[in-house]
Amino acid sequence: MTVLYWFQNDLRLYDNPVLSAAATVTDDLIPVFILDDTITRPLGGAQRWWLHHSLTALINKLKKQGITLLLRKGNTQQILIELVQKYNVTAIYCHRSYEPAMLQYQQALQRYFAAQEIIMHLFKGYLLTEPSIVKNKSGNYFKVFTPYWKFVSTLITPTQLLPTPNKLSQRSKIVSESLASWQLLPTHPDWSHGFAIWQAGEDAGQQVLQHFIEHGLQNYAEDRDRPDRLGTSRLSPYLHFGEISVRQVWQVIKQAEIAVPGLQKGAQAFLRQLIWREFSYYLLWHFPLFYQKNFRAEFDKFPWLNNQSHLRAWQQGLTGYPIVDAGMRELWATGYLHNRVRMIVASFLTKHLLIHWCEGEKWFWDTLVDADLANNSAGWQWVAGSGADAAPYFRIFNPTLQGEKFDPNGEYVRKWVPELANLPNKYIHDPSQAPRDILTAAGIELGHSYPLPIVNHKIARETALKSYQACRKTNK
DNA sequence: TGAAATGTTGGGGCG
DNA sequence: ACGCCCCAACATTTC
Repeated sequence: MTVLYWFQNDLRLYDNPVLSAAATVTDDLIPVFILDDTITRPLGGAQRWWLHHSLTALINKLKKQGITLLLRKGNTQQILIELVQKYNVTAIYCHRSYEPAMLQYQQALQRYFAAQEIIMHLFKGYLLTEPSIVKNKSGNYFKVFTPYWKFVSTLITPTQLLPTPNKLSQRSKIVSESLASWQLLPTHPDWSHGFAIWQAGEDAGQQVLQHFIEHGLQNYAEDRDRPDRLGTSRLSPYLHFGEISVRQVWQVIKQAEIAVPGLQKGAQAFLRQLIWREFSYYLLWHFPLFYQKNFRAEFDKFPWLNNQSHLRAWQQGLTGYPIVDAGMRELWATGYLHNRVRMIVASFLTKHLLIHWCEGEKWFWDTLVDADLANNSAGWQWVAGSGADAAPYFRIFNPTLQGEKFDPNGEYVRKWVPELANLPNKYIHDPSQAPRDILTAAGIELGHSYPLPIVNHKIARETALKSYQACRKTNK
């Protein structure tokens, strides 16, 4: 019998329970990946780049076992029906999605095929916990992170990680589209040369995890806030595309925590971040329009501004606030942005420029290699103040102070805003306060070689606080 | 996973 | 010696 394995955001062979299950029931496995931009949001540009390289890695890995990955572009349902008929498929295996629209689509397919006596297996595995079963004591779903984290971390029990199946077998003759024909890589212009810091695919993901445990975990609790250091795990794109199993990440970090004294603090801080990912999906599950609708309805009244030139200055890293500009340029160049700086630039867009968080969310969606519907929405709503357990609206980052605190020597700014490189530390996070002779000595002419601040911090802060009054609940 | 405004305290300069 | 004031340095409150 022939079995279809439908690859989605699970582009790996190791610890892939669904693939392992499929492999045990068939000697004719057809792995398929379908590029379909109609079910959920179309992929952003950075994600398309990543996907190209991830699929390349997967294709090569499967090829070593004599397996061809079948690539198709178009309407998923039509393609699956066509493949089922063409190859006389008896069962379909795939991971269950936790994006509401995609899950509905999968379940509709499952019913369709069931009517034709073809079983479509939808396995869990993308998350550590099932969003539908996690409830607080009063039977409602959690809306505050800390109690969620406390509860959920007790639910996760270790399981045996599954080895890479090494006896995959394929008898059918596969006709696939070529990956190149999908044109996932940018050509004119090719903006991707800064993406060379990344290596997609599950082997690279394993190396990144290993490297993080050996070098990053110990000081993670402090260094994860330091954009001038390589303190974060950088696992997010691998987790998003399922190139690494979240179950593996959780267990390996847990093991390291127990085995090595001194890792507990770092390990706990990191596991907490993994649970933020769970929490994001959990919220999306219970609030399916999370990515476009304020979680807290009172924010529907917020008087957002629609200033296109401000939006463009933010996107291009030309706001006149060095830490913001450094972040936006890092994002554009590498498809990545340090988490602390994500918060700073997001706070700046929503609170200094008063631009709707959806604009920022869309920009991140297009530019991040780890763009993820649940995490991206949750992060933006958290910063904007409209989300669940969000930062209070009055928490407005002072970009200068944030820079001084988390990039104390200005190394991060100098890397990404080279025109400021010769400024002394004292002014690196606030060039507009530097005396004229110091600016001249550093080769800077504000307004020309580097912009003046597009808004004044003090005034912007006061305006934001006033604007937020509009969406405070009326009956206090 | 703030920052600014406001309040309090205590050491030291000074008349 | 004493009180007064100044003002860091912290602490608390407020947005």
